[in-house]
Amino acid sequence: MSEKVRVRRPRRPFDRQLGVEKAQHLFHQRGYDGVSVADLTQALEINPPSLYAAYGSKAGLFEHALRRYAAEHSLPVSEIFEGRDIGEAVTMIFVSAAEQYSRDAAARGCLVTEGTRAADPEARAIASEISAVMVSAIGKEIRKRVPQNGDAIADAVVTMVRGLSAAAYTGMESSRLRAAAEQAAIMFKAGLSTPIA
Amino acid sequence: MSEKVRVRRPRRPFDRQLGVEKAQHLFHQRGYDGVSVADLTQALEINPPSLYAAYGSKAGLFEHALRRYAAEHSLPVSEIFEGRDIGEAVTMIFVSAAEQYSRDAAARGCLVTEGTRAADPEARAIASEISAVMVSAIGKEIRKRVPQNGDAIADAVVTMVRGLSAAAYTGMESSRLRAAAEQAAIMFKAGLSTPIA
DNA sequence: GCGAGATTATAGTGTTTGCTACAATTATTT
DNA sequence: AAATAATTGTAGCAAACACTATAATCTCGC
Repeated sequence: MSEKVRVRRPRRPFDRQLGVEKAQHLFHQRGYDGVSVADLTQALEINPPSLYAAYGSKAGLFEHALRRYAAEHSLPVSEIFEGRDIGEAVTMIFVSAAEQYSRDAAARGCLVTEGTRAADPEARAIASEISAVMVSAIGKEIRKRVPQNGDAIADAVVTMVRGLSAAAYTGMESSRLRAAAEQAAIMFKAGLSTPIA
Repeated sequence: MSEKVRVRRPRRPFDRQLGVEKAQHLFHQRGYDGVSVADLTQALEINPPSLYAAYGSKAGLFEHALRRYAAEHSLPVSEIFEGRDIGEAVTMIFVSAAEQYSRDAAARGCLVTEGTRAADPEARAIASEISAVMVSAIGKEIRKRVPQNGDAIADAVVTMVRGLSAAAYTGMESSRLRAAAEQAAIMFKAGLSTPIA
């Protein structure tokens, strides 16, 4: 009954979940097109074959990173809308988005939203698919509460959130972005309580 | 005997302005990172040395294209604000942006705004510089008319415009984008006529 | 007509891209 | 322990990338 002694070998084990996490941060910092496979293998401290065996392709790893990001950072839409006035819910969406998109100065904007602008068609398609889930979730909640002009209002809200991601991405400071989000929320609240002909 | 006879095709003159125009359309359709020098030389029907002699680099040609686009498609901000109520001016900005960004289904969004998301740092810097001009123009007009919260309101308006560009870029249909813009305008108008504590 | 300079096309440069064949090594099953 | 399967590192693939050295050809002043 000799005890097995684990000897460190040149071959290190490779944690795939940790790899996704590191890739997520890299993609968030520089965008899909700004990160090369060489960058990824260096950051994960692995060689290309390991990356392809684990994730299939660069786009495959991107998908894993996007899903991880969505699971971790997505706004809890139904929670936000539950037990809240629409105006308050929209305010919370804007402010939460502004805060989250500018929290890390090195990884600005929404990874998913900005991912939909990738030059690579495959990456763009994956990001668009995941983005659509969030967009439709917000749309559904709004339409539920405002049967009138619900579509247009939902689109306006989502478009504003997209703008917040874009503004954050291009470097708007956190406090300023938050102020813009709060101001937009004031506008939307006013508009929501003023029915139009 | 077996000397290779070089056959040269007749030289055509090369219109640099027309080249910029063609490049502008290509960049607008596929983004800076989505267009290669090979794509450009093929579209302009020239060879690489001609491109570099005329524009310096790919980024140089991009700058020419951006300036041409800005000169051609920029919203006439001061005109829009002149002799118009702020609410009307903001409405016009949103609606004009929505219409322009979705007019050509193959070249969606604002070339300058989307250019600020390029993976290439040089291209991004140029686009950001040109973008800043428009942004500050809108900000100045708004601050002139709304001394109170002018900065935040201006940022909110610009952020909404950015969102419209992003929405158009990701494929939102023209009529739907316009409806979202009009709805947002209603929100902003209501907010502007509701003084805040 | 003729030389000079500008502008073209040919045909590359070296680098980087995403990705893989292969064999050595590890882990698991028989 | 032997066989099998999984996963690694080495090394390098072809293609695409932005870009350029060189020489042929044009235009133009004289």
